[in-house]
Amino acid sequence: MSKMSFEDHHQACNIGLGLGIGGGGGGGGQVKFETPREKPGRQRNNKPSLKFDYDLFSSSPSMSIQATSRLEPSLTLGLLSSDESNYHQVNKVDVSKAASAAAYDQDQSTDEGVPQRQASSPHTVLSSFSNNASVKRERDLGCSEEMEVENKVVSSRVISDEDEEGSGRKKLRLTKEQSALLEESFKEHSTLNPKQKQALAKQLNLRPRQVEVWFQNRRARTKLKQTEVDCEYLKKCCESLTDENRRLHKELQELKALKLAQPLYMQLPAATLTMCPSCERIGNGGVGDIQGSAKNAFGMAGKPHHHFYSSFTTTHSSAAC
DNA sequence: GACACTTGAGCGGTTACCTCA
DNA sequence: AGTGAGGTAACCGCTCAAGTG
Repeated sequence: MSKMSFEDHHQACNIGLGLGIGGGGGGGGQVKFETPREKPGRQRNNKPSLKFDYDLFSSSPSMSIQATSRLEPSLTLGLLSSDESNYHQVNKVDVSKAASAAAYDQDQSTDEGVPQRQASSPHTVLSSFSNNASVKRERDLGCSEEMEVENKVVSSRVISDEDEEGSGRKKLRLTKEQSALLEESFKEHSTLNPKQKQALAKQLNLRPRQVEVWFQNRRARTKLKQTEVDCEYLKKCCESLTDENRRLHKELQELKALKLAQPLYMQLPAATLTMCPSCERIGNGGVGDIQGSAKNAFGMAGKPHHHFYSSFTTTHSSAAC
């Protein structure tokens, strides 16, 4: 993730902060769909851009931040390759896994549009496991057959994962090569369509579910980091504006005090006044100009030092301008 | 060995779409 | 043809726990 400098942020601070919110329905983010509709009815609708309007500072100076999605992952959905449908068989009679497999089986049937259930499998017993969690759980656990085939040739990573069935689950650690490839892929697109997922999984000798989980985690952690960066930046913005606000308040107080002191000022001998060399108002216009200058000074919140104020407080009029 | 951090994975919730009665 | 319910898929956030330095 690229870090913006404070200056860069400042440029963007007027204020188009992207919080990098992306994603689908669940988390409240937004997903942009860009792929051809390979499978009608599976893609999700474009939703309107999610915008956050922050009114960070209720007191002046106020600041409204409209954050539009900087991170707009695209979700592309397509037909599953036939490979994935091979995950439906469950060879081991492990209740949770079988249940999961059953769910996964349903999953695949749906995806392929062709029923592929194995009536004799333990799934039938557990067919009531139809809730999302079960379905999901099983996409990762119930795909032993293909993996077993693959494992004959492949990475020990997957093998070790499968080996854990029965005993406690051992955590998979991706190899550097696998991580690198996933990273590379993530840079290209932060979401995968089923085909991409399948291809990547095959290339990495991982299960599609593992690739999917990796991408999910990656998106979440990217978003988290971006949020941290944005928070840090907003904090700096806030501090900066608070300082500015404090400074302006102080200046205002001083100007008010001066305004109260104006009668006294008016009694001062002209010799004590100084003239602004750039506009020469006092010199040319006399008292009237002085008043005009004073009025100008008090009227301009942004440039309070001009003419009157500065010349009153210092004998070096040139420094005032 | 204790500890903090990283990271793969599980779970529950949300949303959109599809099918069917 | 329109509609609501149920199912499914994909995503997210939160969380846990194994692995690592």
